[in-house]
Amino acid sequence: MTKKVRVRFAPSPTGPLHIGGLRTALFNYLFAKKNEGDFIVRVEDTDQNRYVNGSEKHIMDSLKWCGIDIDEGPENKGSFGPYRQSERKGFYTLKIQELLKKGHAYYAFDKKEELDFHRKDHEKKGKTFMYNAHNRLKLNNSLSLPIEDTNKLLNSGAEHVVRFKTPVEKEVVCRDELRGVVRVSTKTIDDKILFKSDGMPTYHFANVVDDYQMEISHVIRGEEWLPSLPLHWLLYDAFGWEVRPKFVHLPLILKPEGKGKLSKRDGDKFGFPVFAVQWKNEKIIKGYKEHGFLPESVVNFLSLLGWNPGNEKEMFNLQELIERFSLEGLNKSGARFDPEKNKWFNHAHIQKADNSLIVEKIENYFSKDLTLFDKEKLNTIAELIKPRLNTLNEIYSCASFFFKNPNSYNEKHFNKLKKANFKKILSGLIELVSSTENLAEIKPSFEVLVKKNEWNFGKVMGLFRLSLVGDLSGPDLFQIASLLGKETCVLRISLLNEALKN
RNA sequence: GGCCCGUUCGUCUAUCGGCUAGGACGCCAGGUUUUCAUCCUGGUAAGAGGGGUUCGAUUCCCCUACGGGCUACCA
Repeated sequence: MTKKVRVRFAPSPTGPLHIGGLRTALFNYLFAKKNEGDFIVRVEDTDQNRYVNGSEKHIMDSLKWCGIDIDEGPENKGSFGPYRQSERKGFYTLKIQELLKKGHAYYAFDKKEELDFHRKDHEKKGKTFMYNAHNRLKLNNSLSLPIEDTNKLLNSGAEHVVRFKTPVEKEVVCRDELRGVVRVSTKTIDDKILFKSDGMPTYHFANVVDDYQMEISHVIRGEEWLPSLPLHWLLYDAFGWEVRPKFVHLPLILKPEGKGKLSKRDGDKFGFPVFAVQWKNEKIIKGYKEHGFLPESVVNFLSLLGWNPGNEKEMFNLQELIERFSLEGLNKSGARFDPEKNKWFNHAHIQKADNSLIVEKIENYFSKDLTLFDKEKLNTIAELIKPRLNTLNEIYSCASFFFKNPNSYNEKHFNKLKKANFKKILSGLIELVSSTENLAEIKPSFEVLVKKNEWNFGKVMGLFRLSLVGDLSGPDLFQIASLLGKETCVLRISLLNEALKN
């Protein structure tokens, strides 16, 4: 029998969740659901200095918006809780004692300034200072001090940390499921702090202890953790735990242009969202939701950043992604975030979405101006503007002329048409519209009118369109006219006539 | 600087030693349309460089270059 798949998403509540983290959560979720396993959220709030209020909520809201359901987490109780590390201090204290007793960890009393001095001093000489086997006996810790001194310091409440006693000159052979075996000499690993002086564990320690206790089967996390994999591997050894989770380090999401990985600040800078939902702090930063993206398009786009289904299909909803997902399809190299393709995915998903989604938005935007429109007409409008939408937010500008008379005319076209024989054409149009019973079938008589007067078809259409829409773009003009109705059309043509006179 | 990871069109990617290197976004051209957009058709464009291994390397190995990550009492 194989062990049940249990994966965890372990965000640190130090700010909003950006798409890098969201994508990590998504892959964990897809993997869990594909394998009928559990998706766990564990909040890694061990850094009290960087803790940001509202961050945990933003993380949860973001996951929820994307449709990522949590099996176990702070608000979804499971039998491995608590799911906030700040509430798990008891476990860590117990476990660090175990390591201390086994001789795999030791107390260190060095002041931060002293270590900084060593680091700077080494740097000056072109060397790198490491708190490791080579140096630890020269420093201030329970390995270098006599036992009585250590006890005295401890009893007097002297500030201290607990460090990992990295094995001397050993090759750590660890394994990443994507990259295979990774070999690192312990000579390059320093004695990492496991317990901070404020009594909280560091990431490395809490993470390993929790993953073990929560029976995590696969650790799927960002590539930035790959360098600390050997340390985590060694920690399992130190505890004598033979079963470790499988480790998968996801390639990073890179900035659209320039260097480095995508960061939380990039959203503002480039004019595209990097959060699922808006983040409210001193100022409000909009997310995909507020920019008018569909969650399924964001999920779809994100899923294809660093993963592929193995065929040429690109459009997926969450359920299809779950069915398709596999670790085999994961990529090893970083993926650059492309806002253009992101937009295209949203356009494509809007085309697949139900019209009611658009109708609902229209009803919200134009609630005061809806009197002339029934459900059927609204549905037609939705149908007409749908292909033009890249985001839901564009619904307003795409649909507004159905409900409001143009308050301005496109200047360029307006000036051009001013030179045309507009007076005659416009009065002809008014006459035609007024005398037509069914505007939807006005086209033939329209063509007759143009031919009879030897007008330029395009120019007449331009005037007609400018009067109804205010611009020379938009859906089929006769359909617009038909939806607006005789009265509104006549009114708008007259309005343009007035405007052109001045 | 040290350590680790990576490298196919501008971008996301397919290829598990047989390649005329495929798809998507973008861009360009044509078509449909009363306009713009959509849509359709076509085009553009790539295996970093150098060594091996092999009948044959984009694919396997090594070196170099480049890119990325880590190098905190942050995660």
